[in-house]
Amino acid sequence: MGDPGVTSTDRQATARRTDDDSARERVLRAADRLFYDRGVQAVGMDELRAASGISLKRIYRLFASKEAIVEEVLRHRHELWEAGISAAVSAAAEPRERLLAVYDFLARWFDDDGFRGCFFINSFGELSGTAPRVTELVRAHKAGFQETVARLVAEAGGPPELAPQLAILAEGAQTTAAIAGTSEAAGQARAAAETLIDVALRPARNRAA
Amino acid sequence: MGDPGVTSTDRQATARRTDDDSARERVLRAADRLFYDRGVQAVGMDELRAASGISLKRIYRLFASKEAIVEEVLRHRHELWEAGISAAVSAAAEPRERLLAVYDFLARWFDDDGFRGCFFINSFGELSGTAPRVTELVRAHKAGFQETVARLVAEAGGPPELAPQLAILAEGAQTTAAIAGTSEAAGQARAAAETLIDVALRPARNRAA
DNA sequence: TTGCGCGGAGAACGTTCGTTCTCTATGGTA
DNA sequence: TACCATAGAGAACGAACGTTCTCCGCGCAA
Repeated sequence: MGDPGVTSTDRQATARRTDDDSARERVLRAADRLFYDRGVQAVGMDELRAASGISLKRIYRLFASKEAIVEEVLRHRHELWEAGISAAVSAAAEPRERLLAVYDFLARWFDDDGFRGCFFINSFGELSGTAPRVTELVRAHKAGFQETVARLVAEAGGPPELAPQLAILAEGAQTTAAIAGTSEAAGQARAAAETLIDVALRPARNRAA
Repeated sequence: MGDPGVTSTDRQATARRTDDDSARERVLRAADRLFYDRGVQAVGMDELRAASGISLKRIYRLFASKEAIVEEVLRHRHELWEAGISAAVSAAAEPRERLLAVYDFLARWFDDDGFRGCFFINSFGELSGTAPRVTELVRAHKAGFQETVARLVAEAGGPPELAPQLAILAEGAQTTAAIAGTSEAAGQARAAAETLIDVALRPARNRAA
């Protein structure tokens, strides 16, 4: 090529790097689906190899261990979640609607085919007793959501106590929808959130007992 | 003894039955603690044998399989839960306080040493992908709780929509407390429940936007 | 064309799992 | 005392796990 500094071995290294990137992505995509659908421990590495089309040798050159793959999947899901929430919130202009957009986002998610609850909650139940790093990632993910809600509440001029209440509604909707196998919990949580928001944003005289 | 109809083999059978009962109980108690603390799949049958003091041979005469033990533990936890909720609710007289007693019950539970979330939610996350009977038991347990709340709401004269909202708050508090490792979610859920109850029981003019 | 290094497929390894079986001892019954 | 059913301890089993290794073939440099 035109660049005299780029040697043949450089070009090889670059090609390998992009190959590795796409292989990583294929492994992570397959792991995400398998782990989410059936649980981490129920999926063997050989099944992950078959689903991803990447040989075991290569998988273990790309990742240190199965647990490292689990952690990477959690990180990826975290980014997807943050992006999804952010997009849903951005679509609304009024502060109150921006808060409620969280529950509309949940409703669309619950209606997905193959929805099986929150992967973080599921992983916590399965692995928190034996995998401290997983526990840490789950905790960080949920703490991040609490912060997001707290920021939205502050922007709406609501009191700080409102934020954890709205977050708890979202968490409860996720487990309720997953276990019941229906999506109605999203609307129920949304209705409760409306009430809580309206009461919190109303003058104090209406809040007293 | 005095009863001429009681033969020697009858007496043997009776003795065996009570021995079996206490052995079953020991296995179930050990299984409950181990499965809850570390997850079902992380605990081997040999560890259950060591913790219960019952030989593997006897365990497998008392239970058909490891999964049968898991199901029995879930059934036992379900009874404990119903009894606990029932006792907490009974301690209050006013309909509103009876509803809020649910969250006080949660608060005491969250403060227990070794609290690690709801065993049903955890088991769902770990096993629902592979064990349909477990999924069924978890679903039945949560449906029972929804019914309990619905009954309390009806007794308080609240509208039917209030019940799932309060149930979702309880579910969310459980996962939030488990993952965060703190018990404050119980109080936050209780505060939200107070607001929702008060609004629902107040004349309609205050509920409109 | 001849080496050479990296690739993939999948066999193999050592563990560990859930479950069953063997062996020995023991306690009650005739 | 002799017998028999049952108990417990734990070895053994086949399967499956996560991880590593062996083998073979392809593609590039000279």
